[in-house]
Amino acid sequence: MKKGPLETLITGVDTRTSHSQVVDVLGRAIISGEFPVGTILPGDQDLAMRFKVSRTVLREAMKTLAAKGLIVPRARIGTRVTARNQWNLFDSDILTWHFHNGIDEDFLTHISEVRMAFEPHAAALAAIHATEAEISHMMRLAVAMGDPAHTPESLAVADLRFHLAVAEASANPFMRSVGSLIEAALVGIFKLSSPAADREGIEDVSRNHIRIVEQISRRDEAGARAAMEVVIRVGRARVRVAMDDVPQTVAG
Amino acid sequence: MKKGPLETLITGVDTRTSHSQVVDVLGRAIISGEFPVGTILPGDQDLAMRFKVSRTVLREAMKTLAAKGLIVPRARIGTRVTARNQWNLFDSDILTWHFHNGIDEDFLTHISEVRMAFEPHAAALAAIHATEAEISHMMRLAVAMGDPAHTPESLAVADLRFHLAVAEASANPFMRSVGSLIEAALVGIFKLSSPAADREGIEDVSRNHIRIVEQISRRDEAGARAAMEVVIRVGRARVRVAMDDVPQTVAG
DNA sequence: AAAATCATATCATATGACAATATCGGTGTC
DNA sequence: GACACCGATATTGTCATATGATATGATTTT
Repeated sequence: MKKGPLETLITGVDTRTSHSQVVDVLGRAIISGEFPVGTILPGDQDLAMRFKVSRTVLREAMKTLAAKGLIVPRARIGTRVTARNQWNLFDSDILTWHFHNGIDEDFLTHISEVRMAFEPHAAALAAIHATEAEISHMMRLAVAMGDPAHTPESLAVADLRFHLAVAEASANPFMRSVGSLIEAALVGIFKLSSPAADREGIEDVSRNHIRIVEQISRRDEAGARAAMEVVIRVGRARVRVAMDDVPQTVAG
Repeated sequence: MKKGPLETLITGVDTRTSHSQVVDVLGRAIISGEFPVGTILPGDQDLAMRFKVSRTVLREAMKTLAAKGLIVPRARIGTRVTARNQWNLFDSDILTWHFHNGIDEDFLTHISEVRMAFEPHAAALAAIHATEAEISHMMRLAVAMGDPAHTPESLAVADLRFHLAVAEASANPFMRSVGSLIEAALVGIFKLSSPAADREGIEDVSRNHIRIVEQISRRDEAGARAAMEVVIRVGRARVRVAMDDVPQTVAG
């Protein structure tokens, strides 16, 4: 099973193959602006030497980045860093790399906006399409979030599982594809402040999530949408407060 | 400038490099289920021979597909086709490949649902953040859609430009990333039936789009959201009608 | 001055070899 | 007979080198 940004950030970066290492370093360098948008990055030979890998490996890494829309190669010209609006921001790796520079409030705000657009809709669709099995599964996950023994990490994971389950229950494959975005948001929230800090916070979170399942179970589209909106709004508010406390960006 | 699915589908597939050809054929084969999910696809050597390319090129193509989440390689095991819910459906290529098998009503319905979740929100954000320059730009694009000389192709392109401009004006980079999705939707609609067929249709479309800009210009979030919802609903209805006329899938 | 040509730098492709890794099957022991 | 160990083996991962394709910019020609 592939590790998402959440597990990856917590357990440490995956450094199995030299290919993935190069991809990682180059990707982060581009995202961070070390290689600014529009510029040509060093040639194959040069980069291969810098990373101490063969040109083969370097080129495969470039193809990986190109596939995500970060760079575009042209013969004789070189390989250019593409404009930001061409990057596939829903790519799990790209999201992860964004957080390696530090946590940017604007970025988290943008993610919250997207979640606000997406997840209430997904909840409404789930109210239409969810099977009974899916509903009881979601309910179990929502209840599990209330376990007072949760650490910030385990709560974040439980949170993620729930939201992915809702996306799955919406029966729309695109909703599930937003999963990596949800992960990124939870990573950000998790690193800033966790409701697992106090028992009350945990109970609140769990209750709010249970409410979503109840609405879905009643097949109440509008109710499910509203309940989901509450959850996202709370998460966003938590980010805001935390950012005010720590106006500096937090190192990744 | 990179060609999106719309131009690509209209002008013909891009077959510059042998790399992109291999990526294209393999990608389509995977999406279409020719290589079913969960199965191991043939080894490097084998595939390289089939495509009559070197192993270098084949492997770079594999890295491209892996970067999009379609496959995952494991030493000694082989390269496995990943589960559908791990594919990055917002990737422009993956969307394009979906339409090469034929137009699937469910798929278009899912895209419409996502647009319905996304674009009204983007319009509302644009009502907050759009600059005067962006507003007049959007207005020009909306008006340009009313040109009675439009062919189905040119109308689809104008349509796309408008929706991308709105996404851009939302000042949220994620909204812009949904551009490839919008393209895919327009390709689908365009291939089924075009409002450019009659002058009335063109005027209708243009008027509806102008209304969006008017609401944005008035900084009316709710109004902009509602106006955008109308446009998407109309597009979806057109798909439904066309699908009823032609219940068979249409060859890509 | 404009157009055609050529040199050159960079990416694209090919080939052959070796290394790393994980399965599978055989071997031996209990 | 069951289980643990271990090596043969197949597949991806990495490397080094050579050649082709392509687009730029300087050079030459008209």
